[in-house]
Amino acid sequence: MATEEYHLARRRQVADAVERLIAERGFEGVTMARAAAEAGVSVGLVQHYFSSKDDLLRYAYTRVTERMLARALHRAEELAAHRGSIRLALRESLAERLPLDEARRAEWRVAFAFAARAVDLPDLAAVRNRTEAAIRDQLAQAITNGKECGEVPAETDARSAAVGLLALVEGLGLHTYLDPALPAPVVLAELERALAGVLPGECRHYG
Amino acid sequence: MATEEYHLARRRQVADAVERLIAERGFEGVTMARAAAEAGVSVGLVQHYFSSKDDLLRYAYTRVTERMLARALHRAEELAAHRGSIRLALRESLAERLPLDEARRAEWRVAFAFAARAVDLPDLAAVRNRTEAAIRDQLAQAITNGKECGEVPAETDARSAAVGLLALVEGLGLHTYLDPALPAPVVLAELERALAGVLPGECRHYG
DNA sequence: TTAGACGCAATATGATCATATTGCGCCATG
DNA sequence: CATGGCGCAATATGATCATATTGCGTCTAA
Repeated sequence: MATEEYHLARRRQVADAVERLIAERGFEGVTMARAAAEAGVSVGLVQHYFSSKDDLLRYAYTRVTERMLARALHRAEELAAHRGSIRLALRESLAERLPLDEARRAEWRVAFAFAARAVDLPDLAAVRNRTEAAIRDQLAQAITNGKECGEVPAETDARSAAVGLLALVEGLGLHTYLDPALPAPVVLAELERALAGVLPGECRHYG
Repeated sequence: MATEEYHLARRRQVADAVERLIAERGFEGVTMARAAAEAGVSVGLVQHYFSSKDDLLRYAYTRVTERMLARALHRAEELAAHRGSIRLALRESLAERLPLDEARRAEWRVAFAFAARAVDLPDLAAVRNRTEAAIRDQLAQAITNGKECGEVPAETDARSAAVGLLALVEGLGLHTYLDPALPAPVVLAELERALAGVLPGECRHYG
C-alpha cells in the first residue's frame, strides 16, 4: 500500500490544485487550507506530503516548468521530423508562450506568478533559472542548425540570440496580459520582426 | 496650517517609505505598521492620509511611474538639444531601464513588484498601462523622427516597433535580475541587435 | 476664552494563516 | 488476537495584519 506511485499521485493532486488556485485567484489566493479544499483532501494530508508551504510551492513550480520544458522538447522533435524551416519552428514555439487565448492566459498567469515570487524567493529563482537555461539551449541549438543551411548568418552568436528572443517573448507576454488595448497582431508582428533580425534567410532543411 | 502642501508632503513621506520597504523586503514586506515605522510616523497617520492599504499602494505606484515617465521625457529633451543620433538616444533611454547596477536593481525591483501585483489588481494595472502607453508614445515619436532623416525605413510602423523594444527591455530586465549567470554584455548586445533591426541607418539630426 | 474641528496617537478587534499537536482507524506482522 | 506504525483528520496555537475605535492636544474662529 505504501507504493511510491501512490505517494507521487497525492503530491501531484495537491500541486495541481495549487496551479488551479493561482490561475483563478493569483498567488495570494493560495493557502494551505484552500489548496487542501481544492484538491479535495484535508489540511493534514497536505502537511503530511509537504514539509511547509514553501516546499509545496517549489514542488508545484517545478511541475509547471517541467511541463513547459517537455512541451518545448516535444515540439522540437516534431518539427525536426517534419523538416520545416527553422524560422517557422521558432515562431511556433515562441508564440506558444504568449497569453493569446484563454488557455494560454491561464498558463501564463501561473508561470508569471511564480516568476514574480522568484524575485524574492531564491528557491523559486533556482527552479526558474534551470528551466530558462534549458529552453535557451533549445533555441540556441535551433539557431545553430540554421547556420548550417544559411538561414542564419555565420557571425550570429546563437546563445545571445536565444536570450534576446526569449526575453522578447516574456516582455510581450506581460504587455499582452496586462493591457487589453494592445492588439494581438502587433504583438505577433513584433515577434516576427525579431525573428527576421536573427534569421534573414529561409531554408527547408532542419536538424 | 492645513496647507495642501503639507498634506502632500506627508503622503509622499509615507509613499517613499513604501518604496524603500519594497526594495528591501519585496512586496510582501509591506504592512501598514512597517510603512509607518519606516516613514517614522504612527499607524494612525498613515490611516489618516490613506483610506486603505490598496489606496496607499496605488499612490506609491503612481509616484514610481510618474518619476519614470518624467525621466524619459527629460532625457528626450536633453537628447533633442544635443542632436545626437536617434539610435543612440533610444539605446540610452532603454538601457537605463535595465537593472545593471545596484541603484537600477533597486528601482527595477520596485517597479517589477508593482507590475507583478498589477496582474491581480486592476487598479494597479490601470496605473501601469497609462504609463507604458506614454513611454511607448515617446519611443514611437523618436522612431518616427528617424524616418524623416533616413535612419528608419519608411515602411516601419513606429508604434509596433516601440511595443517590441519596450517588451524586449522588460524581458531582458527580468532575466538580468533573476539570473546572475547571464552576462550583462550579452543583454546589452541583444538590445543593440534589436535597435539595429529597427534603425538600420544612422543620422546626426534629431527632432 | 471657549467650542469645535482637525491631526494624529494608541489601542482594540477580528479575520486569516502557517504550523503544531493529538488521536484515530486500518493494515501488516508476530 | 495483540501491537505497532503509517496515513491521515480534526483541532489547537500563536503570529500577523488591516482596519475600527477612542480620545487627546492644539489651533482657529467667534
